[in-house]
Amino acid sequence: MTGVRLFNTLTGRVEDLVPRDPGIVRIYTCGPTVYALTLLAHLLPYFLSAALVLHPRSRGAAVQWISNFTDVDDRIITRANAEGITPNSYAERYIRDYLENMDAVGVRAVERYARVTEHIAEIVDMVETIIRKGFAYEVDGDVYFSVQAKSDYGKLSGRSLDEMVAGARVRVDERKHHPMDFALWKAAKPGEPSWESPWGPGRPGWHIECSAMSLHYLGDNFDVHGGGDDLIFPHHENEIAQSEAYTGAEPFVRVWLHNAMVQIDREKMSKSLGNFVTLKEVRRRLPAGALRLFMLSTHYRKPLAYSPEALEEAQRAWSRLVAGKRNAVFALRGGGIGTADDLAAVADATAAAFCEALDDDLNTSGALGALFDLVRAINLALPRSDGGVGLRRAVEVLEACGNELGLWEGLSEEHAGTATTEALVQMLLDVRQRARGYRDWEVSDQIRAQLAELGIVVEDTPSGSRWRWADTGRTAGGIQ
RNA sequence: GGCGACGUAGCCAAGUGGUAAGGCAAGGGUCUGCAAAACCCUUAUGCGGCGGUUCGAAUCCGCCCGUCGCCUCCA
Repeated sequence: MTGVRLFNTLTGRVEDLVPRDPGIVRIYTCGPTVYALTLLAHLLPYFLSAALVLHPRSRGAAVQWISNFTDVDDRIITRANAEGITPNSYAERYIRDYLENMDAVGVRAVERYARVTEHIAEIVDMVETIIRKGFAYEVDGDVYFSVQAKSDYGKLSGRSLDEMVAGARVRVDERKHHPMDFALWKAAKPGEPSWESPWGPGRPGWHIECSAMSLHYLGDNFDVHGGGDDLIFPHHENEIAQSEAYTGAEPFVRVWLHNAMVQIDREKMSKSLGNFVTLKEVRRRLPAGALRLFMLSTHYRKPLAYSPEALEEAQRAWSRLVAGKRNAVFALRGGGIGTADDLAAVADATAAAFCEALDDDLNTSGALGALFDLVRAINLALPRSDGGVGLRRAVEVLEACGNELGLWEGLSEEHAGTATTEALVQMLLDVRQRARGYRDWEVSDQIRAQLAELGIVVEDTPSGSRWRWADTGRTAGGIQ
């Protein structure tokens, strides 16, 4: 038991997450086919999975998180050829873009991004076994999975073969036994990268790589497999069919976790529709923590509407959270006088509410609500706080909960100013303080304004002035 | 056409039987040299519509309307 309940696409119900191996949760998140820049929308399953990894960890459970790059694919080959470079170096470019983006937004818990081209042996072995067990057949160097051989084919997406054939809009390949049969292995065409196999040179079909790699790293019947809900069919449906045919151990995955699509102008944001915003572009517009808040403010099973305005709103909301935390930290440092407060109780209640919300099918918006409640309590308590137990506990809870959702990513506190810089700033603030003592507002305001131009925020409080670097995108730091 | 989601204030959004969290925006007030931050008050007798079940429904059931996704590459 992990305490976490998740909506399982396979059963259509919210269920307790009971790991195969007590004490460790094993998660696989479907990664991208690396043929283009990372989109804002690709972030959602990763933010979601990150919460699913960090939340149980906060309670001491071990979690193993694997993801992947699909680095052989028609589009990669076509585009690489068009540019006159190898598919490998083409894919490498977008893998780098992806990793750089993930690091910048603070997704760091992935243990390994498995690459298809590095797991061909596992894939070939898997295809051989599936054929041997009578679930697949070879035609002219191609290998197809026989959907009719797996009687429960369609159980994830909830459709029957008859329905799918009726609704199909693709022309049928005459060599296939059934129109819905899909390729496990594709014979190489001229000019394509290929690997040796019992069926001649070729490369893996689209779905087999995720099965082979997730089984390789996580074993049969692992716990959670996640991704966008546009992958339910055919990708995940096919993964189940071929994996269970291969292992004979059902279920392939215990819980299927699917997030709804990120939309832009009421349509799914996707590469193929061309209505996308790249992650790189968005990162310039707001700090990573604010981006997290934006993407986690809606429950994952509801579509998330992207717009520049929505991004700005999220950033304003985030600023409130951040300001609350800073206020508390500042008060803690200053240690003003006052009476003991009851903040500790509020903080404990917040921690409990936050935890319960995440346990309940990753209700991130509910969890965020709890944090806002704590911020209000902090602000109310500040004037009378003694900087003692309550405040300390409040900061602790805010730090811990925020970390689970990545809300503190890209905070300017991470900005590495040199000791000299900090001393210079302090010197200016001391001068400014004297000016304020003489009520020389002109000099005082000039110092503050010029520091602001350098990305340094100065705030005057009843207990003195404080300064910090402005929050911006992570790489931009405080100065640009 | 088939399968699956969803529809809560100006906007975003939680809440799945007991009488509407939270955020943003707006207006009013307080604090403040100014700025920032903050606090208080105001903003849904109502949760797409119509019926039904119930002492009681945003929450359960039926029908209808609307939006989106999948059925083709897609996180």
